[in-house]
Amino acid sequence: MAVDREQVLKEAAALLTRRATTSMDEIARAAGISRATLHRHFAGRDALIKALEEQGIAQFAQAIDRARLAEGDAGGALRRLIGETEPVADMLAFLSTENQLFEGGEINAGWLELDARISALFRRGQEEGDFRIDLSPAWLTEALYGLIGAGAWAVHEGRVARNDLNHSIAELLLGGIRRSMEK
Amino acid sequence: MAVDREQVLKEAAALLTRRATTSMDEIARAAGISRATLHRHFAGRDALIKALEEQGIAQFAQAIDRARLAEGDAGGALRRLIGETEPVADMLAFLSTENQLFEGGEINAGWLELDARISALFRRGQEEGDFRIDLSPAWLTEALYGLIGAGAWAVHEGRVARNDLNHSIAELLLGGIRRSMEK
DNA sequence: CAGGTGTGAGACATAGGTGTCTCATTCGGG
DNA sequence: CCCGAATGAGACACCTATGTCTCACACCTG
Repeated sequence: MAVDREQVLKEAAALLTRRATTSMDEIARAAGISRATLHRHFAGRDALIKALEEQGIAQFAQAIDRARLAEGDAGGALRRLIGETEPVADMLAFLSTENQLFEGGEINAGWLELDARISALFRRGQEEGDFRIDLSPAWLTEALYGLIGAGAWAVHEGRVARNDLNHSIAELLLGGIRRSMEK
Repeated sequence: MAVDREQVLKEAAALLTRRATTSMDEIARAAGISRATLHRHFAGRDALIKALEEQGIAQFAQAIDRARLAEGDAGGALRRLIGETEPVADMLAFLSTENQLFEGGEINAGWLELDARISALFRRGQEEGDFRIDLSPAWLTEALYGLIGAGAWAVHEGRVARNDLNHSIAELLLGGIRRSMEK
């Protein structure tokens, strides 16, 4: 009876990721509740988006925690990060898209912190001599988001098998396309 | 006096890439014309989007032509492609996003053809031994779009210098993050 | 069984965008 | 210079989504 808030947000993320203009009515029906009930739990569309952001950021933060970015070599940490991120890839794609269209508004502070944590991983890899230094940590962070988003989309479209996703992202990011001698 | 159709579409692409719900009025003002004039040149919002798609696909096709994907080694061809694509990166980002939200509808045939041409380049690189074979051409194609989109966004946000963009994308894609011995 | 709670269905006014129209103005060519 | 074509400004009706409200119903509890 009691509405499953988590489930509603999950459905909302799935719909809003694919089409930013999805109406409250469509979200409600997808979640199996009435529009009135949706409004009882979320004051309005803005409140729903905000709750979605906060949940997404929290989930991403937990994924980063689990990846233990400070431990071991940076390459291994990056692999762990990609692996832990996979379950929340859809949410992450929604988040990074959402941040883009927040042109004028202030970007969520929590998001900036996560950004910094990812960026620090790349910087560590450079300082330890594992990562090349001609690509800035900021760019690598954006590239990671881009690849995660592209991967989520590719899986959704059936272009990439879900089982291959982590390998596809991690290998491309770490080793690049070019066939390497040292493999 | 005569409205510069190219310029209008360019402005529209820039706005719509950032916010899919940008109103006709905002697009008109950004292009420096009145809403009435905008409607005189494009029957409606749908027609504008369609014209945008067609122009974007045409521009992207020309970029692919100029890159001469069949000539030389695949790596060099990929670098040329990224270089030629740079001026239309915003448009390309809009296109790939647009294709994503065309859930039910049929995807533009021209787009599929361009997809196939990019994919063929990656396949050629694999067959010639230049590219690794554990990443599918389809995934590499999606990854390329994702990185181009991420790059356009990063430049827009000031995270990456415009002059570094081509290098950042090409090097990451070809060589990956990991510091390589063979460099 | 009675009362409280949460929900679905629907009505309602409102806001905002859309598409069409009219009219005055401006620009450029003949 | 004058006329026509193109444009800008604004009015207008229409549509869709939103947010709020009311009412009836189901369920659970005491």
